[in-house]
Amino acid sequence: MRITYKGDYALKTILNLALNYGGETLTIHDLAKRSDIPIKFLEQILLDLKRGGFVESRRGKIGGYLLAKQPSRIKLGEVIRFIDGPIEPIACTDKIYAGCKDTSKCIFRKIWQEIALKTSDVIDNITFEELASRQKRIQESLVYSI
Amino acid sequence: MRITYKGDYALKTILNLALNYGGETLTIHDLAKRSDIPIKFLEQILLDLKRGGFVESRRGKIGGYLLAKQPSRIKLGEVIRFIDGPIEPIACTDKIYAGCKDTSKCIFRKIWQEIALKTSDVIDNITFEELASRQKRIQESLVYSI
DNA sequence: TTATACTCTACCATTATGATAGAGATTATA
DNA sequence: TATAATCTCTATCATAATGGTAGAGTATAA
Repeated sequence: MRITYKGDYALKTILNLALNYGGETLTIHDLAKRSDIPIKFLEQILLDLKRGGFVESRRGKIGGYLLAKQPSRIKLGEVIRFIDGPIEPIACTDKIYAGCKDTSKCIFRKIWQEIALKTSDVIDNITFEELASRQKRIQESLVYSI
Repeated sequence: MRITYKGDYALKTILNLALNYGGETLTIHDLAKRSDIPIKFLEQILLDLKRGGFVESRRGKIGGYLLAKQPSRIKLGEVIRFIDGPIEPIACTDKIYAGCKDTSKCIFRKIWQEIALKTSDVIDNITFEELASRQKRIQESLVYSI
């Protein structure tokens, strides 16, 4: 698995929308500024996330973006897979990957599968509700420590 | 982490050399044929592996490659890191990665670290001795099952 | 001397990545 | 109804990584 900038931007944006859940919509401009993302790049990412069913949009003046589901219904892994593809370290099993003609003989394959499983354990067992909660706690602790 | 073709080729080659450990050298040509690797590409990979201290070479007629250490002294993770770089899913902590200016505030960072740790658990606790042994067992079981 | 290897550097094609550009569609509100 | 603020869509582009090819050079056993 490799998280690209696009994936990183998507995750940060969903997190911002989760932190704002229940409030007003956030504009692309606002979201871009909050996470320091090139605005035209974020436009495309948000359109992707919309097609993926993660966010909704409101057009026109007073428009903007909001989550399409509750933060508790969005798993980290879902977003990662949607934006950056499968989490396997190598696509042995993909038909695209010609390197392994006989996967049954490949001793490395079990290793990659084990890694994929452990990675899934992490990213498929945490939602954006939990992530938002963690984020709030960090921000509060920073405020108090000043 | 992403295993590239180059990494995949390197691992298969080291495995072949491990299976052959103690025997005669294997030529690039032979190694390429065994794992179906473009020969000129494998030449470069073997030179890399040599610089990395994983293999040794003998030049001239009757030349070829052999492991520079015992298979039990070569960890899977070492080769992966040497050829394909760090195993982290995203290089938050790298100075190259500008996306996270304040990593102390980033809740995703801990996730990536957890994944990296679990991945290390897998690849740094298995040597090519064990991998070669597994490979032998698979080949034997296939022979008997025919 | 020669055939068979490894060595080294350069080059190249394709794709993924990380954007940028600009025209268009929608909607609240003055 | 005009207009400003917003999202929408398609095209384009620069750079780097990846996967691979080419060819001349060096070493050595027989």
